[in-house]
Amino acid sequence: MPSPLGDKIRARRIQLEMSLEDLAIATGSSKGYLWELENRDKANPSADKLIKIAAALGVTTEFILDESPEVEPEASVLDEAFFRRYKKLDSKRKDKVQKFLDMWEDED
Amino acid sequence: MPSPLGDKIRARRIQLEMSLEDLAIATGSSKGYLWELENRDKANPSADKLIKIAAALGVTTEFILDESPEVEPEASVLDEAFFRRYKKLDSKRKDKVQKFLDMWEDED
DNA sequence: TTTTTTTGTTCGTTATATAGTACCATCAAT
DNA sequence: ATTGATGGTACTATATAACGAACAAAAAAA
Repeated sequence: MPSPLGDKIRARRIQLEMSLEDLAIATGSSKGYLWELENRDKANPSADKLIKIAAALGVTTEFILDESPEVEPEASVLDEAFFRRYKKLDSKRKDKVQKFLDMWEDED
Repeated sequence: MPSPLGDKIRARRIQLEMSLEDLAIATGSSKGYLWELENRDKANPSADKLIKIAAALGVTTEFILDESPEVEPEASVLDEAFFRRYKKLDSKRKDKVQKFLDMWEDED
């Protein structure tokens, strides 16, 4: 009896071709616990774990917490997650990223 | 030493003119615990509590969890402009950009 | 003022989130 | 076939989220 929260974590993890151990390392958790989150019906992680898992999976915490069982994060959700990371970059790195966009937009 | 999470909860609660007990009732928690969330420096509520508190306060969980300091408006405008361009990229190029973020975030 | 009610604070206890270890299964390489 | 990785499952121990009840401040009523 997996929870929608667990289904989303597993689906996204597999989509990124990560093992439980990969995710455990990326999020500073034990893989045993991550397995429980994905497969046990009472999944109730702490804010701290939630934030780290969402970051490692490149999705928003909102997406993971949402009760509706859509396992495929719609593109907009992924974009928002990216944007939150982007905003934290220093300006030099932001410029680097923008250079890529300039280049790509010139291609077509 | 209140956490940003605690500050947001308290600010919003007072804005709605709710007492700790009001919020405790609305969210099915003890007011003692809610006080800890607002005033203790290590605030780490569970997903369950998070969802209920956000609902009672009429905000998103994302808002409560977001720890990033508010950015100055001038920069945010530029970021939004970038984001509009980013969203138009195909997924392969989006992945490429994200790889850079992965790398940079690992550096520090 | 004095009393009563409301709101906030503290703390010992309990429930449970999470780590840690060890156990199975699969598969690749020897 | 056997060994050694690798990924998943299960179980026990421990740290801590969360409660409940009592105490303190403040506010409001009297």
